[in-house]
Amino acid sequence: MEPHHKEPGDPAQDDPVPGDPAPGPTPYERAQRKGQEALRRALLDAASGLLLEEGPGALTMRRVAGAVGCSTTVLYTMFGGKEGLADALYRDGFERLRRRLEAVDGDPGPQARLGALAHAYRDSALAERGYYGVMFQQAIPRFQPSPGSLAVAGASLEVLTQAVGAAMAAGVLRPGDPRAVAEVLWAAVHGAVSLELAGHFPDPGVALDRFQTLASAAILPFLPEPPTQRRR
Amino acid sequence: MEPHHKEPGDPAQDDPVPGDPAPGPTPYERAQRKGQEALRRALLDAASGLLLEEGPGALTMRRVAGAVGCSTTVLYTMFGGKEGLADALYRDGFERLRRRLEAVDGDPGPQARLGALAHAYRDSALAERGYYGVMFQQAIPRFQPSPGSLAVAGASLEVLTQAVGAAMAAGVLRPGDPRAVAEVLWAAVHGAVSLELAGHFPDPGVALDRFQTLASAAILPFLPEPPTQRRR
DNA sequence: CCGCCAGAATAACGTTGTTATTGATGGATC
DNA sequence: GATCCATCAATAACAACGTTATTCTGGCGG
Repeated sequence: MEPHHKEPGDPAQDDPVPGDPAPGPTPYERAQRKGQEALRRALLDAASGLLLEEGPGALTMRRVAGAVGCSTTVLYTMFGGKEGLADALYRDGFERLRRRLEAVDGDPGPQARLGALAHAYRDSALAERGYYGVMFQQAIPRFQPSPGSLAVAGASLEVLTQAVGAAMAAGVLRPGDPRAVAEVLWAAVHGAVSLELAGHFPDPGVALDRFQTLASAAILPFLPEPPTQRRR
Repeated sequence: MEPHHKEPGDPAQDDPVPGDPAPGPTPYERAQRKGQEALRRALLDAASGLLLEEGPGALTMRRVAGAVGCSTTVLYTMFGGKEGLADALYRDGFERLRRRLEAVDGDPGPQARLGALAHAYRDSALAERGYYGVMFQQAIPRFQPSPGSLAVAGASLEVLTQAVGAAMAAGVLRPGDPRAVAEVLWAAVHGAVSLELAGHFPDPGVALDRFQTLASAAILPFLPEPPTQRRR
């Protein structure tokens, strides 16, 4: 008796005819889904606008519904609740991050590209604080990303992983697991940005310095010819 | 006509007799304050229990008041609102962190002490997730720490700064600004812990590996005799 | 002993997420 | 083509939340 809201990768789990082979979605379903997808996009755009302009605190079911001119019932049939809406925004936020990272060109070589990706990460977080709050701080009280959304989030780091792989292929980094290196770099830039956004580096110059210092340090263990690596 | 709630370092800003010299708090006020301070401690303990056992979502004015057996009015006269309560918990959380960091002994030398402090930071975050949510994620929707509380938070890192200073004095680290080095180390361990708590490192072994790798890397730029430091 | 007042209990208000109820709309069936 | 039915949306309600206006109480000065 659970209110079955539409899930993206869940095609017709309750088909009306049990013995039907069900060869994909009916054209009717396809048309209907098109409309639903447009509606979904409109709802997500409205929520995104609220999130970017007024922050996560303004993300209210009534306000989102009012922004698109419908009732809150639509939000519940579409997303199943505020957690579902937050989950969609979570995915959307990592999608935005991925696009920003992909927009970084790798002209000046693999090493400079890693630095540029790091700065793109910081710029993204500073520019879209609302999304950052949904993605990393739990700005929506009861929300925690579903495992699938967590996987989507990790996939957004694929561009960083590939850049690390390219750097390894170019001999700029020592051969190894690109994913592991990318995760360490991610943690480094994320930590610096997180403390900056939390207000612990009020001076932007200081924040940038800490960011660059840490980002530069994070790749040191992966450079070739490790110079007198010490145990701690 | 703002509701003047009690602030810790604000002794009697509205003295009843304007022409009075007011040589400190009256004994009556002192006794009353003693009672108020005990009440404040009880309220904070109740809030802390809710926070640690059920998470920030259970931090409700009514629940906190119910846990100590009083009405919500007491919370408003004491803290001025939920933001004030969150601010007190914020300070309390950094106080707890400071105590945990001070509990690490520096027997095996300054360098091992830095590693032990890093692990203590991680252990603290993993053990008291509720406080971590209040301190770094904004788990309480409308709350943002006051400048004074931010300063208290930074002061909790003093133990790390002093450990860095000791390492510099011992020649383990290159001479420099201990505070800057401590902030970089803080950002490193915080980033790894933040991603772990967000669920991006589901395997605890992987999480520990990323943490150690990044923590070790973060001090590399500050070691003496920088080996072929490269620009990025 | 009376009057007074700081502070707490009670109950209310507005807002939030959520849902039960009702109403409309559009294809399926005879 | 008319009727039935299923699905979705609008309305309004409910519970819980933060907050506050109102009422009550308990201890002090006169």
